[in-house]
Amino acid sequence: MNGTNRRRITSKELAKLAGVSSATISRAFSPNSRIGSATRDRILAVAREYGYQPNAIARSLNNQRSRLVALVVNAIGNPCEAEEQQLLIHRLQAHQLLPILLCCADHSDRLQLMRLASTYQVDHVVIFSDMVSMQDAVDIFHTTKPIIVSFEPLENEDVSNIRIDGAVGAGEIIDKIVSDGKRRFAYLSGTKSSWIDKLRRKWFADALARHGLAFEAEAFGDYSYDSGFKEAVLLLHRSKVDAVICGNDVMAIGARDAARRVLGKNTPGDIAIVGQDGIAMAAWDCNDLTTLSLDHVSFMDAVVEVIERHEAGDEGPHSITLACTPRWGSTA
Amino acid sequence: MNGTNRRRITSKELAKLAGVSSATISRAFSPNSRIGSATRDRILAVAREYGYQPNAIARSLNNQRSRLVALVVNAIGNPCEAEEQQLLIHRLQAHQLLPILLCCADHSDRLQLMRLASTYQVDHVVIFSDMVSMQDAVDIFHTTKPIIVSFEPLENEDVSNIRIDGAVGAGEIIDKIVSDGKRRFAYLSGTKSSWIDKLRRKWFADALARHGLAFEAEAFGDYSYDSGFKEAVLLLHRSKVDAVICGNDVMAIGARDAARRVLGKNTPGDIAIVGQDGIAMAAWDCNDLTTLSLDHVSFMDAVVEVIERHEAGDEGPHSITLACTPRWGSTA
DNA sequence: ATCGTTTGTGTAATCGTTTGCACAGCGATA
DNA sequence: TATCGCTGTGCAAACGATTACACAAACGAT
Repeated sequence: MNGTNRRRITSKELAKLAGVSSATISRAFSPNSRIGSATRDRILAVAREYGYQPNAIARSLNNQRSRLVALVVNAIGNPCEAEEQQLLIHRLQAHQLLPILLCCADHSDRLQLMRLASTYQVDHVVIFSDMVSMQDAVDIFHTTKPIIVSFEPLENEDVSNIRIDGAVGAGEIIDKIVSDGKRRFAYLSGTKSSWIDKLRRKWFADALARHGLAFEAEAFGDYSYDSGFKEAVLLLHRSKVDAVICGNDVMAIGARDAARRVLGKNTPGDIAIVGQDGIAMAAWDCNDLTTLSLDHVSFMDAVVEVIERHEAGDEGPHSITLACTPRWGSTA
Repeated sequence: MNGTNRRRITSKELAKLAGVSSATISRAFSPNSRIGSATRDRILAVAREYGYQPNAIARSLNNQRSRLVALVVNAIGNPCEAEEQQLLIHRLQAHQLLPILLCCADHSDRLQLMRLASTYQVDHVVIFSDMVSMQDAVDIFHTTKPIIVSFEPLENEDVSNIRIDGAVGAGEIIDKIVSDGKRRFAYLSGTKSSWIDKLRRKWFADALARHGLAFEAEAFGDYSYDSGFKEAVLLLHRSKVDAVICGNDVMAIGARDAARRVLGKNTPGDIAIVGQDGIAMAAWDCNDLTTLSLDHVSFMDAVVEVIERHEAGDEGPHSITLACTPRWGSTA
């Protein structure tokens, strides 16, 4: 009530005020506990009056459950991750779970940070970052089975994971581009070190192989627009490719801009450009990107489904596979 | 060490293993405590062997400091907020503070969520959302002085805030557009209910007034690309404006696309379009937006500066004002 | 040899909840 | 009336750390 009150009132103090014991206070706030409904109502009224709320830290210590979830991501800056995170956070909130966001560019910082979060006894861990090795994750959160978002079957069988498979969708996209007459393909990677990126590349490489083709040129960026732009300029200057598959949508937009602005080439006529992720921006009129898209809603539904099962005590491990589908735009 | 170990070891157990008391274990992990360096080294070695880390929940309960920070935002989906959040989270991590992200579309959910976070005894609260009334914030986090990001001097003098002022920058932009010969202005609002949006509009309205002009048309969106596109179509059909000031950059891009695609009008010749925020995307070649831009780095530096002072025990209130500056693109 | 100071360690209280156990009251059943 | 079961409440022990206090040992100075 009184906003200038500095200290928070405790259950013991409230107990005195309500003329009951602190145990009864606790029961008034626990849904299925043996307590007279008159007592409960009275306690809740007094609690409201004095602004009492049970201390979640103390409760967590007692319960051995913090209702905190650690989310390990590379960067919120990437619109794909931002869209997914927002969906996930909303869903977590519906379960009264609070997200702690760990986002980090540097690798050793990331491990440090994961260790820090693990001291908060998080109930769940979701790892979106392909920069974290599964062994590190399991070691650091050794009391919490992590949920890994991966792109291939995991070697460690004891970890729940969401697997994303774009092989079929990539095939459809390659088929279309080849049937449009393109033959000379390049792959513009998101990063050099990420195994996710290697796998994404493989989906397309395999599809090309079925047409007797292979990537003629390669380049490495960092998933950013600027790197997409810059690497595309270099790439298109040094080799005469007529189709570029990019590691994500943002880089694809950069590459498209580079082709148009620096090389004077238009899509899809002069050159085909393909993204990956299916971010909202890809569908904007100014972009209208052809991209290998993942449905973020079902993706996050899957993550939450695994969390729900873990909450219910069934630690699995659970594994869910999702397929990517093409979004057809005017760039390929 | 052993990744399959289910339960976490406690300081008391480690004490037994190391042949000391649990108090000594605690001291081994506290930087400035009286402990023999030989003992500390031995304890740290044993701790590493058994994978012991002090339990942050228990420590928080004892310390009365959780090292958690609640960030209240509207939506991560907005690239502006995403860029800012990422900067802020990185800086928090350097201070060993962990962010809890509260993001919510619905208003009552938001209050509910803020109440939930407050039970975790967060050490700091940063409110980015213009949908939260300051009184609600102060009431809910009554033991933690919140930091409010605002666009005008606060009526409640007891709250630290970061104030953002774009009056001068908006004036420069209007001057330029008027000197280019435009006279008929529209304002495309981000939301109907937000006081931030009203203030942003006022910066431009005041600047127009100095030229003896006023907004001829208004429309309301929801800060999204789609709403920018749709409202711009309606707006441009019903009135003959030659300049549109938008509530944020994303809507401006939508409006630009609408003008170009549906109305066949080009920027800046046929129509001037201006955004607000200064997100990275505004500078992309395909957008090259003229926008009233806020330097996100100094913005987040300011937030962290206030947090640092609060950490140091000086609860202020502190107030920092930042100015917006134009980014000149090819849309106005 | 004595005193004072410093250093290192243990004991026990504390932080604010939750929950198993005990028990009192009370209505129903035999 | 004695017994049983059920309900509502209090007592006290966790949960896992931190820290004020006490004290013993070590050391230097007199």
